[in-house]
Amino acid sequence: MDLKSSFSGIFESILSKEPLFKDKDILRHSYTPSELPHRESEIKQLATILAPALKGETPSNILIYGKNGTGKTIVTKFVCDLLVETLKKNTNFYPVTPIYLNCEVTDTQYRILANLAKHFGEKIPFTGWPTDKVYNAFKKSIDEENRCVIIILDEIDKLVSKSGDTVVYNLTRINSELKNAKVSIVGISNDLRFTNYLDPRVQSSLSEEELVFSPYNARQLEDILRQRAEMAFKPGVLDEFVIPLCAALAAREHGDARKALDLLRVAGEVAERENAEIITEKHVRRANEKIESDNIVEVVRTLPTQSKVLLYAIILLEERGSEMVTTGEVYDIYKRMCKSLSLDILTQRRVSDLISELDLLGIINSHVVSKGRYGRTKEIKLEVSPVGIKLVLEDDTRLRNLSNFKFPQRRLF
DNA sequence: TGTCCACTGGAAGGGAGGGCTT
DNA sequence: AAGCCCTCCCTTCCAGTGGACA
Repeated sequence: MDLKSSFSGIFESILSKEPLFKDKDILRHSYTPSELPHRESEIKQLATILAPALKGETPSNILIYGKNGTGKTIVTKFVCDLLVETLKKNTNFYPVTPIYLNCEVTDTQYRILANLAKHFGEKIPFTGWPTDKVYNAFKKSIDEENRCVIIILDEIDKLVSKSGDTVVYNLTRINSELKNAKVSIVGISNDLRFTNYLDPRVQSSLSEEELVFSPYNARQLEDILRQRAEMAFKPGVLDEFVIPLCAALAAREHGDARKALDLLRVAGEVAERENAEIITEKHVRRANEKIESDNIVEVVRTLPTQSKVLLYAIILLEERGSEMVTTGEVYDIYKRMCKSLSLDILTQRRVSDLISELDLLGIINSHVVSKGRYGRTKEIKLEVSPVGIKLVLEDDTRLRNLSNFKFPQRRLF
């Protein structure tokens, strides 16, 4: 029998399997449901603050705080959608234009202004213009009409930590330069302390109103999951313990609703792949492991080459039995590795920053310790299992030769 | 008590690479 | 083509530091 005929009908048989999902997209982050359980009071508060926009008044600027997956973004988008719908139904109201920007992606003054201006039809190159020119183009384009522009700066803390508060400062003061339009700002942050880094003037004008989103508890997460699961899955495919388990696991991670939804979705996918007819606790546990390892693998795979070499050096040092690895040791091995790969060698200062980045990504854990007479350094520890990560690193063609890297004979420490 | 180590981490600035304007 | 601008990645410089040791 030839190969092809042994696989004949493979697609038919895959597709003929009864799927467990009715609509998987309902479990994705991007989906905005028609109801947001346990966020009624936040919706009301935000709507109350933004409502004056419809009457042609400038709403107060708002800062929204809350950990990941507490519904900040979804509530803000939900309220803005409502605002726009209200506007469509009732033409007596003053026009309102909400603009959503994620500052993790749009993270410089230039890009923020260029993005805003593009919303009003301005053609702005992604680089090349002086920033004040972009600012003026934006100002001119919004001021052509009587309207209220609500600028939503999601992850505003990332913008401020990277590019300072100049854009925010300019945006909070733009109203005094506008004749027709009005601007108000909604800043969303998951770092409560980020206003400490702001100029006091920006701080006070940005946080005219503050909203804090507390984490969901396990019971609330269950409600959210039940609501979505009803729409996402076929009836009767969920074991009764699945939702409480997803909720409990996510509640442990500061009540992250996104995590809870991911768990449920991936558990469904795992079960489907196994041809199971019912999704059980076992699938949730497997989903939990899969999500964690997929995330790490993806992060490591997309690391710049230099960081990959650095990480490889840390792994080898740990494999050699060092409980704690220090910057100096890592830098020494890193230099040797770069030499053997004919890569440029970065300075220790730069490497120190790369180590901090790896820490931020959760791949390693580093903290500064003083060893007294023997100086101050970072102690570095891997946060992930070295075996899998090593394979991911060796998968990079530029690093492949490191698999037979020889440690220097001399003990380093 | 002072010294001194092995760094840390802030600041400033270089330069390459993207682009625009004149 | 020359002169700018913005961003990213990096180097150089250097003050600062916690705690072991003399």
